[in-house]
Amino acid sequence: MTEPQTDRFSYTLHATDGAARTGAISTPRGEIRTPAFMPVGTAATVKAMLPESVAATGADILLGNTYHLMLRPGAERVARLGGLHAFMNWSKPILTDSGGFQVMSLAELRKLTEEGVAFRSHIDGSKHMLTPDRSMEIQKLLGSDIVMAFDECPALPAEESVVAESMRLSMRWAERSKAAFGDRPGHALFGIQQGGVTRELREESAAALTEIGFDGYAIGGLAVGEGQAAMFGVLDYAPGMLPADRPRYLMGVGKPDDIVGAVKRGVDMMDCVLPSRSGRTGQAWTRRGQVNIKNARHADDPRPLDADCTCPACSNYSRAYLHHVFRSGEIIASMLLTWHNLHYYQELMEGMRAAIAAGRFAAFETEFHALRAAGDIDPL
RNA sequence: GCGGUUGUAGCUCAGUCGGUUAGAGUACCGGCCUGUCACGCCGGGGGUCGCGGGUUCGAGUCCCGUCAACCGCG
Repeated sequence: MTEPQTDRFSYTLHATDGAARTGAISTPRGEIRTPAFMPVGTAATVKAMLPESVAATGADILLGNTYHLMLRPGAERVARLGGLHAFMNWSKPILTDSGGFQVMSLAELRKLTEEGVAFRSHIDGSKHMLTPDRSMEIQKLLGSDIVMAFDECPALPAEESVVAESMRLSMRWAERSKAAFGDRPGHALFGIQQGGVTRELREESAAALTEIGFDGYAIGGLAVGEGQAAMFGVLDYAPGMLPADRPRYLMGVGKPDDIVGAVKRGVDMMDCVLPSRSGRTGQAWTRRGQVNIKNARHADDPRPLDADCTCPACSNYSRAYLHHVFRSGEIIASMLLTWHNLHYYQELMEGMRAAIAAGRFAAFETEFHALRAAGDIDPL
């Protein structure tokens, strides 16, 4: 399939099935099939993977991080070196997080004001200031295709008044982000809805963002401690509050069943460190459930991780080998399991896209859960 | 043969002046990971303190004997 070349950013909805949607985002750097899963490449690399391998798993787009890259190697340096795409050898689209989340979750001694956030680097303690304007500037220097508005993300559970105040600050920052972003054909700016698990606050946030007007809309502030039931509770209404003709991006989610549940409720894009991080810590995600490859029961198992999987780890190596290299701390262990996990995640997305296009998402979901519930990840 | 050093968890070791239920790292068994400080984090099982005797209210710790390993001297 040839990717439609365009010098503009646009979203086309191809089909819906219930609330679930499938479509495509066109960008000058290529098409993003939705629902899309974006592997996380925080520090200009998807850890343990070559960019061409990430592409081989079926990823159309990566996520990069303003916070990490501004601290090291520095946005201006990346710009001098030709931008993030050239720097990290990834020619497809890149979405960059704005830094707001990391400032709150990683930085020390942060001071939040109307202007922005002053904080100390987790790397060397140096002082920095991140504002909507600076975040937009950094993401422009990086050459990001999809720029995220600068926001604040409170951890849940939190007092509703705290969540409300935080959300309203994020909405003011969203307006400033939009002004600072300006007019950049071919590049997109996404606003981020906040409001915790309170419907009225989500409504207020969605209205504020829609008023400002963005190329896409993210649902932020979820998967931060509220649990799946509460998250799905919000997703039952939040996507519907956002413009239907723009992509909807659920930030930071999630486990396979979180993703299926989110797509079912109308989400088009997601990112999560889970497949890559789990890959480095011994947990494989498969259609039959999760496997901790470090467990002793795999030591003599000649079978592949998942006989139905076509990734390199499953095609060429046994569970016994994966177990061995993990136990031995060999780098290939992280490489193979990360590859498998990313492959599985992309296959899951492809399966959902096809199911939605065919109007059989419900059947897809039933089969997805049945296979996992069977619990026969270790059939003898 | 003589002298010395060391024997504590599978492994490498800590253990104060003799004083609660002998600890650590690692290994082993398992769990966790959600807009990545992360080849990480958390938990668990595991010891007749070489062996025998003695002193003491009480010994991993002090004394005697013995066995083993290592070093040195013959």
